[in-house]
Amino acid sequence: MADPLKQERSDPPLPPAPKAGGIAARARAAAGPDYLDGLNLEQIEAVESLDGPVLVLAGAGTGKTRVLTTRIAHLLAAGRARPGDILAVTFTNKAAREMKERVGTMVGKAVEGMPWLGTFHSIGVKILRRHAELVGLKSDFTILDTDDQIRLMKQVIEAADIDEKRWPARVLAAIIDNWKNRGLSPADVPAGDAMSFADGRGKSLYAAYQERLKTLNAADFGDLLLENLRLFRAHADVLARYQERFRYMLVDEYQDTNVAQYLWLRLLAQGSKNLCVVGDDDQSIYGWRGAEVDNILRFEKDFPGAKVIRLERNYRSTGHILAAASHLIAHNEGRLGKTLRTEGEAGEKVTVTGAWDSEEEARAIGEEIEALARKGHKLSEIAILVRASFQMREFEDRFVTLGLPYRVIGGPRFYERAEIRDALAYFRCVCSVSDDLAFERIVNVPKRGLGDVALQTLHDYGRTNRVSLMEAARVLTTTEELKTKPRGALRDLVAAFDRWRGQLDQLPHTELAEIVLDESGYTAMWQNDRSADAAGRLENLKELVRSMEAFENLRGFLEHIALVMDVESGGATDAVNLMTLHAAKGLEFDALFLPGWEEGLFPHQRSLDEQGRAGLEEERRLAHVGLTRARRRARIYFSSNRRIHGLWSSNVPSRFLDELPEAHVEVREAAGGFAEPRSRFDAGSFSSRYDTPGWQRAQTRRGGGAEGAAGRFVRKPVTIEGEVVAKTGHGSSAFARGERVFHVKFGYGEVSEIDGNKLTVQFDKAGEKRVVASFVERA
DNA sequence: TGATGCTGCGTTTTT
DNA sequence: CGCAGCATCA
Repeated sequence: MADPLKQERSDPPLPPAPKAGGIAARARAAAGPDYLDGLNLEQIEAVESLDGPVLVLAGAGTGKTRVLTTRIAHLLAAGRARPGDILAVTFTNKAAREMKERVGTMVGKAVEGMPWLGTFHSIGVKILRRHAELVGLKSDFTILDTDDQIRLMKQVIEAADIDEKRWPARVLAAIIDNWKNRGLSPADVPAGDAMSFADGRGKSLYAAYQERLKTLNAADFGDLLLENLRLFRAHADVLARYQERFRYMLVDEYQDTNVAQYLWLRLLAQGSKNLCVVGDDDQSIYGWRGAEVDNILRFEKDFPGAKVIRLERNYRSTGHILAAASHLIAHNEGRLGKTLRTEGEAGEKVTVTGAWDSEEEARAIGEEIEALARKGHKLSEIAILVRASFQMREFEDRFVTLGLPYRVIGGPRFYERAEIRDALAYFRCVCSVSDDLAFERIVNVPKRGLGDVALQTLHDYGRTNRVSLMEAARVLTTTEELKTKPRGALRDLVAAFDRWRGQLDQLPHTELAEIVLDESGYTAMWQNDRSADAAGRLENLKELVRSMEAFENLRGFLEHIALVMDVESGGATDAVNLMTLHAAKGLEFDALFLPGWEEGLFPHQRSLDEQGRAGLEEERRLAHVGLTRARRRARIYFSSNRRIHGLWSSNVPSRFLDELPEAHVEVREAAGGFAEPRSRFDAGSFSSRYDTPGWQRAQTRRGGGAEGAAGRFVRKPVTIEGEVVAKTGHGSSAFARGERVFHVKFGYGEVSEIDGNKLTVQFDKAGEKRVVASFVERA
């Protein structure tokens, strides 16, 4: 390819430049283009500030995606740019997909997809494939997944004669990943860092690993960006062409960018300078995997003359929820600062409920969900967000018992399953004879009698003769080096691959895929497997082949898979959503349950130990992200007792609870009451912790028996900082239909329905409400 | 090569 | 406590 960029230059010519007076002015004069309808002033400003660097600080639920997509539509509609002139980067494929769709609906088929809208990685690959030879790769280089990466790392460590037991490959992989996130090539690794692995050999192992990647014609995820940096730095002409091409640049979730991504953007933005980044420093929750909040905090310094636009009007949550979230996050230092506001109703207060243990916590949440469901809430509009995935188990158990449909979001990924990776390895070998890692993976799967000895012989031959393993296998079937049995097996395998490769252009790729899986004996391997999950694996393989239909050929499919490790969720069923707080970012639900707000779990002890104040602040941002997922209801829980690693531990309510504003929070209590550390357990050195308001608050409500079986919701008066907010009830039987009652918040009313411990009351002023019996008293 | 038992570890995860 | 990964033995 003489000039890889040339072919794209066949875009239609730009329409004449708009006349002075500005697009915005003209647009408004003509009542404005309808894509601006319904945007608020700040949003419109963010859409129309096209020139120079722009930082859009978009708080949760302030219409961030809408601004981004409208801005793109505006660039196109106003004739500022052609689709190919715009670089729009996201982090996840999901975000890219959504943006593409939404731009599509706004601009219609005028945009035949935007070639440069995608994830950092997919755009990185696209650029890299065009100039691969300049960084020592061939344009058809393979992209390694984490699994390949670690296996390769193992080889490198063993080759360096280092004890892999003491210095595990996955640890080195993590370290190298980290360096790559920071934009560091082997030569750039600072001396201090290099000491961190195998007595200071980390740096040279990194270099060796990179060398192996080059001989394999492969790149790992980190390389996709790092090699771009190398390319741009070493070849000013190439960089200049992209700077010229990307006349407008947009970045989503800027607070999640790592150093390498920041450097990449900075190089590209030196051209047009029209870089618009959108993000929220209060939602930065990925510091532990290389994200630098600093990137967003420093934006104005990095890009002089940057315009900063704050989106502070929240369209998602009710007043109480928003106030709670804002008050909480205000405890962080080192933030750019935003004040979220809403013009919607105050809604229900955020509730905080204490439970005796995690089982009771799950039971209470299960009951509340059932109650919501009875009231006609859609289950898919309800979510439970946990800090750590082990918390999910309790809920799953409970929901199974209740027969309540649920789905886990996040979980183990489809493409990470062993059977899928095996199948993909077969396909990779068909497409590329030189994909050694793939070949290695499946050479003896299913078992073909090829053991360590045969594999070692292959490796040795391949290395000394500088040929791929497949080629080595081909040669070694004609020599005496291997025993007859493995030799025959290899001959069959190589012949099979030759045959399949010959069919690559003859047969539809889905058909070929089935043939490969059948003839290789892979399908049969699982059919003969009597273990419980074999059937599921076969089903997954079918699903894999089915998902290939959407692609033109095997190669296109593999490229997609390498970059897109997630699979479209079919989630059409109505089910409660269960996920981690991290997985919830970007989502929203009507009703939200937030269990496990205890010191040690949330904020997580490890975060505190390892990152100190920065760790605490990230945990707090996580709490903020959690709360702001809720549209109408947010219910927080904590358990006094929880079993962690098989041991029971009693816990103190999270400090985050103390950081919630009283006026927007209602404190409740589930069955069973509270741990009593001083008598039941030895509080010991923890006693200083009990000085917190949260603890004192808890103390006032302490009491009630353990295990909470029979006497549910029997309680002492509930107080917040001395103020009585609920009176002791006499249990569910205390009220009768038609009885007049009084509630501190809703005033006087009449009981119309009794459902166990919950009453439906027609309040004189507040209308119909469902309340817990113990929160009302006889009028 | 497969099965069994032992040790160690246990937050969050995209590409 | 429960699981994954590894080592050892048959």
